[in-house]
Amino acid sequence: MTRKIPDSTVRRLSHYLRSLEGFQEPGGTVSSEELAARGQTTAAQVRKDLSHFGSFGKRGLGYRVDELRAHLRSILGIDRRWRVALVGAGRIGLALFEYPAFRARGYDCVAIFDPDPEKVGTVRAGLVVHDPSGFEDAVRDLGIELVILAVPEGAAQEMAGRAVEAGVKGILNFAPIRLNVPPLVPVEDVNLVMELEALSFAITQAGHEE
Amino acid sequence: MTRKIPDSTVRRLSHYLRSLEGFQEPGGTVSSEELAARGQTTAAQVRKDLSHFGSFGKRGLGYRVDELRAHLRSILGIDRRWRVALVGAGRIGLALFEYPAFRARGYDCVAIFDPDPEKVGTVRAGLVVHDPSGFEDAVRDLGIELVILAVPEGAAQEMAGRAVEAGVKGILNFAPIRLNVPPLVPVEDVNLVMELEALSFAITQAGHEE
DNA sequence: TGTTGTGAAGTATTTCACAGCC
DNA sequence: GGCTGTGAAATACTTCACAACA
Repeated sequence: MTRKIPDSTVRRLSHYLRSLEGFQEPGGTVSSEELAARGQTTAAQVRKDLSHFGSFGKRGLGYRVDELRAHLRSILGIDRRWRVALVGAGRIGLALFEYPAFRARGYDCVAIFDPDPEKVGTVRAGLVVHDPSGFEDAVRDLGIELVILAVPEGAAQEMAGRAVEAGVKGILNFAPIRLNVPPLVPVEDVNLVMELEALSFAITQAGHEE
Repeated sequence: MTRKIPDSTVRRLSHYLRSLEGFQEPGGTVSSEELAARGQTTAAQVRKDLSHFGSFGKRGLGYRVDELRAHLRSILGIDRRWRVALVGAGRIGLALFEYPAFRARGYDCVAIFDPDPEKVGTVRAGLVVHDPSGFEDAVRDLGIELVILAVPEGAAQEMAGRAVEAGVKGILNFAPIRLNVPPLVPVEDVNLVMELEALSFAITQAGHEE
């Protein structure tokens, strides 16, 4: 049904969904104009983004909030729950596991792995930390589909390979390297230092313009 | 000197710099081809990205590693140190403040603010947590230029406004809203749930292709 | 010879503008 | 009358291909 959807569109879809949370009247409607006002786009962009997936609006009226929300959730694949494991029980990963929106958006924390003997056996974010030796069994037994990879740079590629091999379907990677995985397994990279550098760049360049 | 540089280019520059860390021979050289192999691009893209800022290579030879590194650091604005405050002493912000690469890349943690009376006065990441009432004075007295905004959604806009008003030059925003700030103050958004949704989307859509 | 720097060509994404429908 | 859905136009970004040159 769908052709190739740009990454930028996906980010915006996620944003539209979040924007809809402002509207609580059950049968209310939004226009592309209103949706664009929140978010950082134009009405035309909103309509184009949505049009890749169907015709959800009514001409002259706009989009029904509840309907659009359901469509967006279905498009983004969060009209279901996802079973997620955290690999690397450091601060960032645990922060995500304890973040209320994480659960609220459809992601269930089902296991935590860390090789540190100080951490193995302790309880974090409500789960016992396990040694990674049991990782493959857990993926199978718990039906883990997503992995949050928050391990040191040196361990990331190995754990990513093991995850893919075990049948994990997607990886959220916090390590500052490009993981080498088969193209069928999507990887999203989060690189906080890179974001800071983009900031330094923007500030620095602002002085260089003529 | 420079025209408008796409965001994608900036991210890649940051990546090239990181890739150079693999090369330790002082006077060694890299070709655009080698740089492209790490990272996820083509040699032509590498050359084009760099060409926006000058001619750093030697035809027939490639780029001198140490020179290129210095140029990239200068372009990204990290050939200096930045004074950074954390607003919101939650797990994510503290994780970043304690992450070794944060300091190593030129960012100095100089203050932490949080309104929670349980946290005020305690020491986190080596700094005493202060109440946000003293924020403006601290920006002036400590020369704070960057703010890492890791507060709940409801408080983000207010603190962003105060930061801009106080003279902060850039904001790394973890709250899942678009901050309303003057266009001269760059904001980088980090939205972890959005990244997860991009992952769910990619996995879900993989089944829909014909 | 080997590899850069760069216009020109090719794609991808965004914006425009308006017909079509509520 | 108002607002969507969508081709066509405009703009942005990437890739090509080759002259320049160490």
